[in-house]
Amino acid sequence: MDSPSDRFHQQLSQMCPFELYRSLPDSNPSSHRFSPGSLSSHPLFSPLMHPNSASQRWGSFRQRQGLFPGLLVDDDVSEEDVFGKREFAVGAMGSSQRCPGERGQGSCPDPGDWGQDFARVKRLRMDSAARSEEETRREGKRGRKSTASVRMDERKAAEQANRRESREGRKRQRQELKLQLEETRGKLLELQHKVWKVYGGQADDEKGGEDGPINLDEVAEMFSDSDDPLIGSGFSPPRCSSKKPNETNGNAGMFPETSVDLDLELNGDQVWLGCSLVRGEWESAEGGQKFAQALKQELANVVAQVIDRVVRHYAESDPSAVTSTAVPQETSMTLDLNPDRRPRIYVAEQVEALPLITKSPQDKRAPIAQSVHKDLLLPQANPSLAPLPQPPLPALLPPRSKEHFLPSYPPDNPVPLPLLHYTMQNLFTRSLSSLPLHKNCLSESFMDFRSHNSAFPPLPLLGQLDPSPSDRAREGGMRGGGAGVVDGGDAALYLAAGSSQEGLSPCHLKKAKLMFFHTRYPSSSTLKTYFPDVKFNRCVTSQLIKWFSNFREFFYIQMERFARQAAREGLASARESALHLGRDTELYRILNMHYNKSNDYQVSACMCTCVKARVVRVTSQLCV
DNA sequence: CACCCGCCTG
DNA sequence: CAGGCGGGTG
Repeated sequence: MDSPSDRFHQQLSQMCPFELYRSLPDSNPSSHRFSPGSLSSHPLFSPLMHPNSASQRWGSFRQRQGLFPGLLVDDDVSEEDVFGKREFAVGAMGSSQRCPGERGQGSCPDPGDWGQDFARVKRLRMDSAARSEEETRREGKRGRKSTASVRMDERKAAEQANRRESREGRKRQRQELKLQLEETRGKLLELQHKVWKVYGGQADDEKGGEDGPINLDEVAEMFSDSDDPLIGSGFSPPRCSSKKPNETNGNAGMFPETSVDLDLELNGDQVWLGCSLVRGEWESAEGGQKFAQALKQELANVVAQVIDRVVRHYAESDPSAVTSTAVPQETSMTLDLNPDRRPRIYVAEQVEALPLITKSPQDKRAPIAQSVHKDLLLPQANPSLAPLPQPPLPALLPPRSKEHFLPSYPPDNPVPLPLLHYTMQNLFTRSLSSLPLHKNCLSESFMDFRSHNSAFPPLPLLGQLDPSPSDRAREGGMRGGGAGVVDGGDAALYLAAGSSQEGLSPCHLKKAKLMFFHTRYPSSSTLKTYFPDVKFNRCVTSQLIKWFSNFREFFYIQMERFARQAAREGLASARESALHLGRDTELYRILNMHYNKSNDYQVSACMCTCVKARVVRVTSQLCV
């Protein structure tokens, strides 16, 4: 989905939060190809489909082939339209440098709002806690008072009145607390909604209008592959609000744990908010206290969980935001006590990705202070590598100004804080590190994507990771490439952190294929950024470029093939809604086979939508 | 001249 | 996927 995953260029984005959505106006492919600055401007979405400089080349490609003569400009414009405006409701046409941030007006909560929301919720939490404490103290006083009243008959009447009063007071307080809880719940839902809106909403909205042939079932199927919508497509709306209480015991949804609580209703004799009190029981004075306690606890828990989750999700999109705060780590340690709640994807990632980062299991929950030691394990601390720019110490929840991207991590496997420095590229790395072959192929230097400029594929586009055991087994047999290609499996063994390998491994080929879904025409600097573990020379660069040339060729050929077929079938004039591009289609199969052979990624719906949009256009052009 | 591209071929 | 080729560009 559209996630903020493409916000990588800090400075640009600080000036204009959605700068990254700006399409490249560059009309000079070669000038841009080697311009590092251009990397930051790549649109977030659909690397595969998006007309970064590729459009022109695609046009030239077609022109040379004589496939679609005279359609170059048109293609670019329309593609811009499709992927710039339709997909993101933005799109800088031509050289207009309009700040795409405009798009965020109204639909995208301002970072400031976020801070305010968090502050409000935090305040509510503190208020409720303080209130409950106060109430507890009062209750205690009352208790003492009532025992005294037993001894003093003359004060009985007054005491009874007092008790009535206090009962009413308790009632009032209960009401207040209830109201507060309701308010908080509303706030939480609002927060959830905002989270969803920010990280999944826009594309989802557009998807609704765009989907057409990618019917709901299909989309649902695609989504269903993801346990965590943020990890996966990111499109899924928060499910907790629509789930029934008895369905919320799983870990699905954006706020799995939260949803459990939030969906429990205040009705009937149901256990209320898990405090083991049923209605009526807490009507008594003792129950009231119990209720107040439970309410306090529950309220605090719910709020804490939601806040933590929001923070975590926030952190996932903005690692620098929490680099100096203990929030994610702390919450991970305090809240995620049940490992079973971890989504499946986390399990896969934990065994695959984390060992590369944290070598000792007990370190996973190490206090912050210990994270210093982990620096040694991080590329950042590698003396042979350029130091990672340290972001300024942010406030607890700074405005969404930093454009790094944090690899999401298992909730109960907090990453060491230095890892939070990882940028967007780390997301990609994380994805790759979950590939079956990463264990052998990803050195630490390999994971060191620290360039803040380069545009890495948005994870959501790549879709849901779902490496299967069979894939891993299969991966072992990946054949080696040409002359400069060394065996990927062994290569990493000789790759000390910070060292570069001379040749390109099958891992690099695979990575390049995935990379192709983001950049069809990578510049040499991009390549260097993407392959930090490769010692670049003329030969290696040429080979990589050749790879991409081959990728393009194959991709365009398939595109054209599919488009021609569709045209033959009379779909040319038909609206795009008539064009079906699901997982069962040939194009999908072929492309997936070629670029995602081991199904390292579940192709997200947006990918299909993007491909479809392009095919539709090509098809219609074919039939003109 | 170096570099990259698309295209063709194997 | 690589090699070779011709072409374009700076």
